[in-house]
Amino acid sequence: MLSQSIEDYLKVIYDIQSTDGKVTTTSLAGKLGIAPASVTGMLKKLSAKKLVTHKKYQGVQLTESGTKIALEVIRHHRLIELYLKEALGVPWDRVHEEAEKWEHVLSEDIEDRIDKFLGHPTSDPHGSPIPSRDGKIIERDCSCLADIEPGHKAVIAEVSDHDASMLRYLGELGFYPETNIVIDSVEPFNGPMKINIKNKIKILGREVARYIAVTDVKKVA
Amino acid sequence: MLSQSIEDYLKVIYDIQSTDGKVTTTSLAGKLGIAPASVTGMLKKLSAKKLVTHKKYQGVQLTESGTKIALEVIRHHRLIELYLKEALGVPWDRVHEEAEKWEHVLSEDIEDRIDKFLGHPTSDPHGSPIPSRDGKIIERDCSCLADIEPGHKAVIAEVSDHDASMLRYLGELGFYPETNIVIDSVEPFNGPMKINIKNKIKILGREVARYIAVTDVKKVA
DNA sequence: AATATAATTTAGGTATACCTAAATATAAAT
DNA sequence: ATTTATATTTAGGTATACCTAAATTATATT
Repeated sequence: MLSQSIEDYLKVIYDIQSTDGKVTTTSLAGKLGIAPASVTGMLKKLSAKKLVTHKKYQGVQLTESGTKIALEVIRHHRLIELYLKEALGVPWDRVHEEAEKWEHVLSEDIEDRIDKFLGHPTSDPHGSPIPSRDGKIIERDCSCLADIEPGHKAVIAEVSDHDASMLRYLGELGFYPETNIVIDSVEPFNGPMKINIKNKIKILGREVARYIAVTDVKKVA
Repeated sequence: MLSQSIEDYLKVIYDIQSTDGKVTTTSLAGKLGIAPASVTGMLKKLSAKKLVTHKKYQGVQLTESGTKIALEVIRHHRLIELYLKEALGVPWDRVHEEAEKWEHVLSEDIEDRIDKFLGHPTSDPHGSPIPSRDGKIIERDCSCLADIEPGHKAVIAEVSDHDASMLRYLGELGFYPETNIVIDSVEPFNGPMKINIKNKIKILGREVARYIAVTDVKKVA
């Protein structure tokens, strides 16, 4: 059995790896809220367990077995998030925090039961894909909402869960995954966007738009 | 925040206190699967935190605040056991093991949602009472099934969850809480009992019967 | 009451996972 | 190419929660 700490490291390494590409000691330390020196120590341990490859001063990469475990933890996390929302009505801005704890205590048996209850779902409440039991994950290629130009429509794919209050805010505005939107206008100098959701115009700051990923971007007819 | 270990100690201290009365270092060590010397160390810590009173060589007792926390952990444990059974169909011989892990990661919010989902239940799948949110627990006074004499009827109150395989066995025989039974005969020399459950005669060893508590014992008319 | 047995505590040690401060290596700026 | 700044690692230290072996206290037996 791997410790909760190790599971957390692997999860975050996977996350950074698939976002920024390179995983550095500092980026890990930042996301985990741990001192860089402590991260170095843990990377040695992960390396000794063949979960990552680590050359001094050169960052880390997940090995095959490290990836497998990372995806298991991510699967747990996202299944739990969706389960809490669907089965217990927990609002989407609180599921992440709970899942952070639950992901480490979920047995395979309960995982399967939750998966079945939810009808073998493929994405969590924020639109992030749920890896399959055998460690396959479908990463859609998305665009950043902040970069979409006026006169285009799109579908919200994913909303970052890094800030609960931002999720609450976006929920109030109706920015949920799978929602159709039209970008009406975009103000210059990193200014706000006018976005049409269900025939209502919403004003969204560009900073916030950075945390929303969209797909199916097309010019409006 | 208290550690998982501390929560486990308090829970087990409560359990022994309400069963055997006196809580000794050895009894704790036994139930927790920890060396007695280690228990001594932890008891010092619990004492420093005013969760127990501990005089050297004299065992421990929960303080008021220790009792409060113990009951919270027990409430978590038992709510989760029942939830796993009701919501996810987990068989009663497996819920204990899962709850041992989950009880430490349950937030007040989720606790309340589960409690509501279950309709504010008062006992878990094994018949143990669930403490209320404000720390009240109704301990019924039960008799041990092994001590009931022939010609008496009774109602199963509680079945010990200490051994999963025993629970599975008792489940197959139909020994669930709230079930009406009649003791038809009892063999001498610690011999087996003939018990009538739903008009079927079951033979139950006296050793196993020690782990079943009953209420409403009455002479059969 | 003295002795043997059992329970408990003390002493010293381990693994995990973190910390700060200092040293060293890499990358960026001049 | 040298200096400066940043990133990373090493060194030494802390808290938690466990361990074994030895010492001590309490309890039971004779």
